[in-house]
Amino acid sequence: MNVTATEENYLKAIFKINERTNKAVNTNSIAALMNTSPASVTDMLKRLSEKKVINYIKYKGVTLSPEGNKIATNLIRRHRLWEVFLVNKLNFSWENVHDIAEELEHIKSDRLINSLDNFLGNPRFDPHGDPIPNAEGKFMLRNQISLDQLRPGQIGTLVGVKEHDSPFLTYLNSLNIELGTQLKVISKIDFDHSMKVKIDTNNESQLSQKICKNLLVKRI
Amino acid sequence: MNVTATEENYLKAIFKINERTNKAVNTNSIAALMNTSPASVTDMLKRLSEKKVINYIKYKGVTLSPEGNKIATNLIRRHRLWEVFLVNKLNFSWENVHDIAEELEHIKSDRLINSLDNFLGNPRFDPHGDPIPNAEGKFMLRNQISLDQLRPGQIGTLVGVKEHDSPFLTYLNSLNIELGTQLKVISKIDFDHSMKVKIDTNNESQLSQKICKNLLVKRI
DNA sequence: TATAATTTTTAGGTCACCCTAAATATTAAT
DNA sequence: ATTAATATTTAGGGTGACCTAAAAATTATA
Repeated sequence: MNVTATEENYLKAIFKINERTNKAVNTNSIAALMNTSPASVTDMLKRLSEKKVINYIKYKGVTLSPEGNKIATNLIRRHRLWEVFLVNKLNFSWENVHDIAEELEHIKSDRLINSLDNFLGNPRFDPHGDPIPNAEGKFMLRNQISLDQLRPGQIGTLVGVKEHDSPFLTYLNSLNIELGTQLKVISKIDFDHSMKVKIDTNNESQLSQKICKNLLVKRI
Repeated sequence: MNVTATEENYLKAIFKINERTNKAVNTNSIAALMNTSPASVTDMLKRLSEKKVINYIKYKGVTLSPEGNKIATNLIRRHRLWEVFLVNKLNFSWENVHDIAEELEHIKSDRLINSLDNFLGNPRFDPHGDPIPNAEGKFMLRNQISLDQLRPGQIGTLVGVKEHDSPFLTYLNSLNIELGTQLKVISKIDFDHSMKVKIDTNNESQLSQKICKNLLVKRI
């Protein structure tokens, strides 16, 4: 099925919201995520429905059809591979790659993307730790928990971040926290649920609950 | 000035036609090059004129304004750098890069393109031998002549091709002719202006005048 | 120089993608 | 179970980028 770049973006939005909520995606949430009006979303849902890439019931929300799911995962694959390219080959920092990848992802050439994948050494995760689906759309799973679930004394290595917000990532840079960084919980403050955390073998920092909830770690 | 991808393509077309003819570009030639109708071209010329990226006088043809020229050369720079990337890094062959570069060229990030340029080692020419303008839009010139201007006994190295047509490039592949290949004119046939040419130190081939006119060589 | 041929523009329409305002359906609350 | 609040859709409109057909301007030719 031939979809435009805009349509692809809608499919991606539906995929991402569904990933979080695991239920039929409603109009307003798409509008909010895409910074557009609910009326425009309805408009688009009709078009996507006619192309059979979504299952749409008026007033009842929307899910991706198998075909729509394929388009969305492919788009995510392309996005994340380009992010790897930007960081690993062009020396971009992880907080600066999103917008450019958002444009690059729409170039539709299987040959291009498979060559790129190969050139990058078939990476499994992007610079934010998000899994890169393979050419068949399969995501690699990983047992990860957010840092705030660790108890004092426990140690995790950073394998991902939930939020991809540039200021958040820049803040992590300033704390010397990056993928692979070891985080040891020293203590928890009951009052605000913040944590004192040892970062690698160096300094200790006080991290707010919000920060901790956005740091995905693998327990070691 | 902010221009859309489509507008950029029109500016590029105007640039390329003007490069060949050195005079005001007429509506029909743009329509022909872009596979669109003359009416659509007129439509677009009005828009481009309002954005002050072209000098447009009704019925009299069009030229690029300094600003339009900058946009066009920048687009060409991006196109050619991506072609180098595709060939040198992703192992594409020179006949397969055009269409993908045509999409990649519209990603507008100076940071991206300058990093790419650097990553590629600041190449001066693309895989077809076309010069890559620098960030200021300056093209590197080179004294080159078409193969058909050589006389028997003279030798040239291939530095470019005029035509970028995929079948033409594939034909050159089959003759083992690529950039850098040494071509020695053995003899000329007056009747059809074809030439017998020694390719590197190997075989000799009979090349039609049309082929010879499309091979750009540097005399040695 | 008048007419024919060609080029270009105008007129009027379509489609994708967006908008706001108003109407309708669903869900929550009294 | 009504009513109030919220979510969603419809109605009507705008813009960019295209189209065809017809009109007008330019250029070529007799």
